[in-house]
Amino acid sequence: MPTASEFERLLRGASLRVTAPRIAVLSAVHAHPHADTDSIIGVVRQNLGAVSHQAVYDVLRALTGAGLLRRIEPQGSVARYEARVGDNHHHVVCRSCGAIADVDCAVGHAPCLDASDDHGFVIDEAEVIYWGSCPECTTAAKSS
Amino acid sequence: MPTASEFERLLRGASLRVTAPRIAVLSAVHAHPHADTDSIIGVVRQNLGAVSHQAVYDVLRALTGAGLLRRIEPQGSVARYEARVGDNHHHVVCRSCGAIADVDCAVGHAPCLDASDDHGFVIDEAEVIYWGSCPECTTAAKSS
DNA sequence: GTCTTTTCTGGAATCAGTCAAGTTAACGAA
DNA sequence: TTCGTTAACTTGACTGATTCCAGAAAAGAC
Repeated sequence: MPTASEFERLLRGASLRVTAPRIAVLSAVHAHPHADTDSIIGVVRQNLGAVSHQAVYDVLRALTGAGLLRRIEPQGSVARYEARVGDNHHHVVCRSCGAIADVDCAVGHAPCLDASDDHGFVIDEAEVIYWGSCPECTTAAKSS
Repeated sequence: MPTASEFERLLRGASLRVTAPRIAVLSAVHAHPHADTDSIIGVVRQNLGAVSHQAVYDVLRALTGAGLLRRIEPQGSVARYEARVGDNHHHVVCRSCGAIADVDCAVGHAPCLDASDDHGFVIDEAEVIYWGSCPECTTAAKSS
């Protein structure tokens, strides 16, 4: 878990102004990977007191745009954010409880990036989502 | 493009009652792959006259649940539906205009299904979304 | 043809996310 | 240190996709 001054460096590195809400959001996402916007707002308010939800939405968008955060939104779920960026990893999503876990790229680098027929599209990223059942839900389903 | 009686067989095969809105929705999705709900409502109304949006939402959910349609929702886009099911193909999405095209599975069958570390998840499907730029947008970007 | 079950209608509600206008604060320059 | 510019934050209303609800209608079974 990086410190506040490390978050500050991250922000400056992205030519973003350093503000308390931004530090708090960065810190919240680092502490709670795959959290949705609402949870992030909750955590940020615990640390800073009153912060408008609008500010959090703005900050999330700014940080995502700057590449400091990554936004993921599996089907049927609201937007979630994580701080692991730049390493092209993927996600497993539990169909029954929605839990998300990280999965390192199976192929090692840019997986499956060669579409068999790309219809003339210039492809720059392949995003993989694995669907299945998390350990808890698998156990629960068996015992029922 | 299947005929109305073929759609009827499909519905009966899935033990679903045969109704005009269902045929119309099936037909609309076959005719307009990757269409969003609103467009589908539009097409259905062109064919049938007044149909409530609720009916279309219900039908789409019923057909998706029965496996006759597949629902896809890339980030930043509303839900879209397509009629190609059961062949595990993937999609390319244009970052600038949102266009979607089908891509056959590069690996031939269940691609990348072997996550390197699955965290105990039981994985049953791998969904791949390729991000890039469609031919039109690529050309437009170059000429500007 | 009658009965039961499923589907359709219309309207209202929900909820994540966005817009707009005004205020505040960060930060580079004087 | 102070000032001015400009990005960031606050407040509050709003949008738009989707869902919920209750009553009316239709489909399929007997």
